[in-house]
Amino acid sequence: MALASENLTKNQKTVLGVLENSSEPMKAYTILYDIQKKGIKSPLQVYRALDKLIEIGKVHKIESRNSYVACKHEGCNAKTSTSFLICENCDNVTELIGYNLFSYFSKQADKNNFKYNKHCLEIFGLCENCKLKN
Amino acid sequence: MALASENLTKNQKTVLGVLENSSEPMKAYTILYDIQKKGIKSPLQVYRALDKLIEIGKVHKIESRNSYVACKHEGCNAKTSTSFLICENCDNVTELIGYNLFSYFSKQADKNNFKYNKHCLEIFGLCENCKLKN
DNA sequence: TGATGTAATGTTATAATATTACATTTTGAA
DNA sequence: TTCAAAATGTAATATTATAACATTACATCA
Repeated sequence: MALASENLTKNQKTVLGVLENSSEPMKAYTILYDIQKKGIKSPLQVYRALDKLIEIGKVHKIESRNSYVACKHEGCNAKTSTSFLICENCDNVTELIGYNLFSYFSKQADKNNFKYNKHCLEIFGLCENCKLKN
Repeated sequence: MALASENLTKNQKTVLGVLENSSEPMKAYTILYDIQKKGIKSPLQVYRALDKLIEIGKVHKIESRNSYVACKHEGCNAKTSTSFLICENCDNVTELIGYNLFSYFSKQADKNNFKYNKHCLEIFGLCENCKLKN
């Protein structure tokens, strides 16, 4: 089986490329403006590419900001669940990985007789750099 | 000092009332349609009321759904941070409370040299009722 | 070859969510 | 009472996302 990223279509590669070159999360319409010269003209083309990239785990959505980031982890398993540290000062985003979050949330859910399936977690504060400056 | 809810204005009380009577989170425009007979005519009136209600902790926003819920906890301290269990079957929402989440997330952030300030957590799965049915 | 199915694409229009700008009114504290 | 702050009303617009439908690309296999 080939890597999912090898099967990407032109539009998907273009959108992923823009996100990978960005140091911050990007909004769908910002992506669109950035790549109009590459033949992508409509929002839908961007959203469709994003949908697919999210589905295969190459991109994650940051719900509280309606923004999208490329995943830096090889073979990231966060296809459905995501956990981020988001700097309120510089908008830098770090993805939390690890199964401990999964098991912790499962336990929290159990206490409420709730069956855990997936989650999204967004933690806001100051990243290392901005902590020093402030 | 009076309870914050005693100081609510007419619009704020109207919006809060609709949310408190709903068994599910509501979207801003759904709220608007529901209360147009009560003299609220424009989206902005709803959004302003929501902003205030969120500020004082009587309402929380569910980021992943662009929806709003009335808080059921007397004197809820979740003015900034929120944690929810969201049923994917019936859309029922339960708020997680307790300081343990705060301390857990602070620790997770510390590991990444990140200064925790607040968070939003949304856990998806099946509520007790829907677990039994499925 | 060419018929067929499926996924992706292109394009236009529109839906859904949220904010800006500005004029006016209400409220409450000095 | 007066003044400033907060809340309101209204229209317009910005931002985010999807619906609808026609077309194209490409693999499969009879």
